[in-house]
Amino acid sequence: MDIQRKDVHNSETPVLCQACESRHRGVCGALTPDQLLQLSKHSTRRTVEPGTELVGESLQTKSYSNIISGVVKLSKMMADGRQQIVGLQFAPDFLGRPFRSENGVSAEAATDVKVCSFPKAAIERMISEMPELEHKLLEQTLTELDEARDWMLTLGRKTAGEKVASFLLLIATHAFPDNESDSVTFDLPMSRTDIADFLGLTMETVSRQLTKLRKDDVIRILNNRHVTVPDLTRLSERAGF
Amino acid sequence: MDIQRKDVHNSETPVLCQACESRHRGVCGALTPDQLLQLSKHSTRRTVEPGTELVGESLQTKSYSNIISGVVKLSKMMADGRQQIVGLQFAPDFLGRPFRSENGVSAEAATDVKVCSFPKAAIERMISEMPELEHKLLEQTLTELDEARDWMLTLGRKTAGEKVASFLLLIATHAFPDNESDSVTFDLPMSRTDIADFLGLTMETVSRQLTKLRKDDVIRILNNRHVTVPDLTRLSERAGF
DNA sequence: GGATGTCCTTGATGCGCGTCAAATCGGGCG
DNA sequence: CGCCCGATTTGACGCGCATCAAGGACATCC
Repeated sequence: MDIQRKDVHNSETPVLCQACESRHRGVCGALTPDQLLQLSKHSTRRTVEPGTELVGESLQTKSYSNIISGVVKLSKMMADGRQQIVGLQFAPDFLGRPFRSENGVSAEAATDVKVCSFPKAAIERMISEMPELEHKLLEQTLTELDEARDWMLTLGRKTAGEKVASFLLLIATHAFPDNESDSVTFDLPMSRTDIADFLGLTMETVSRQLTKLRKDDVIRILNNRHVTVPDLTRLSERAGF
Repeated sequence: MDIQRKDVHNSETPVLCQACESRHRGVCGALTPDQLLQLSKHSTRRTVEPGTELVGESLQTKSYSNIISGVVKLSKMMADGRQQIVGLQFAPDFLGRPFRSENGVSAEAATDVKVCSFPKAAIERMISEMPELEHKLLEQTLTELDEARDWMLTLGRKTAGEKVASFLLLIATHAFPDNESDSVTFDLPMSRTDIADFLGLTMETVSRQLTKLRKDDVIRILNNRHVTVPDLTRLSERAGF
């Protein structure tokens, strides 16, 4: 099927976008079908493997993306190699720093990641023409700022045990945003080293704290990555809430 | 002089706004003289003392503000009293969280602070009518997000000595944004306890690290608050750059 | 099946920073 | 000036997490 067959009508949602979450909760929700179609002509979808650099030297200087699935980690590094992950992004987040080419943050796929990328110029033109799009961006940026500040509290004031519990809670809630029940199961999107870099700890400390949570039956772990939380409330208490 | 004497012309900058930095570098720069005048009718200026709560229960639920002078600290607290300062705001920053009443951050004057406050409804109406205003807000929010992420690296990965040096560097650069020379003098806008809460340390550790910097002649301190940095480059090295 | 490599866990030891306590400074006020 | 009181400094000590090192667990490849 020709994905642009709707072109003649010029008023329906492009096929590629129909199943995309960005159209509902993400920035594309600000666009009319016409605009979506316009943008989709310049957009490219692709799936990348864990470890792929999404922002840094190559791609991101020229384009922005929406995350369709997977987890992206944003990190900063010091001259001597010390590293800090400063944020995780999930679908349907917008990826890229508008109005500035460089801000010292690099983005890397943590899991398999599916992205939909657009040329920088196309987005920036649409932003200036579509206040609603800029509004969506502001909303997302404000949410990211809130999350960054929450994490600053975690980094600055929590113990190692609370930090690890906070991380698990973060993943649990983002994996199933509207989970009502008390119990969840999910796969950790990253390695112990990455978790340590997110929490400002060492890999060894993360491992020890996970073991402790497991021994206290706050979590169960299968194959290093597969985690079950039988009682979110108990995990929450361990996180310092 | 009647501060609204320009009303009849309806096209000139209100007197109150003429000397205000928000009109140049802040969000008010997005407004026309007419709009400024409109807004200034509902705005109130006041000066508050250190320790005054600017966001929390009282004021901020109903209004937003621009900082005209002084320093505001944003902080979060855990149930058991542990505290983390998650940001400092300087003139001409916009104060308040648009589109959400609550985000768990409280704002308090660190120094004497002069603010210009507007009713929430007035701003939100202008935002929806003035894309340029929303654009300014997005720019500021993105800058704050960049700064928050920088600080996450500091909190998560730097040593106590590097943290204290980073803090001094932050104040030095914000006190004199376009300082060309290598040496600066300024007053610390907050107590040792506040600095500790910003750095994720204790008061005692902050004090010891300041003493060490003083003994190494990286800084000079007079009367606890007055600091001279003879060589910003050397301070920068101490901060981990 | 053994070799190799990556990721993770566990153990032993040490240091940086927190905790607790006391001394000193500095500013306001009679 | 002399007193007082909060802020800061300094000291002694202990603990939490980093560091260093060894040992599993599991996958891939020959």
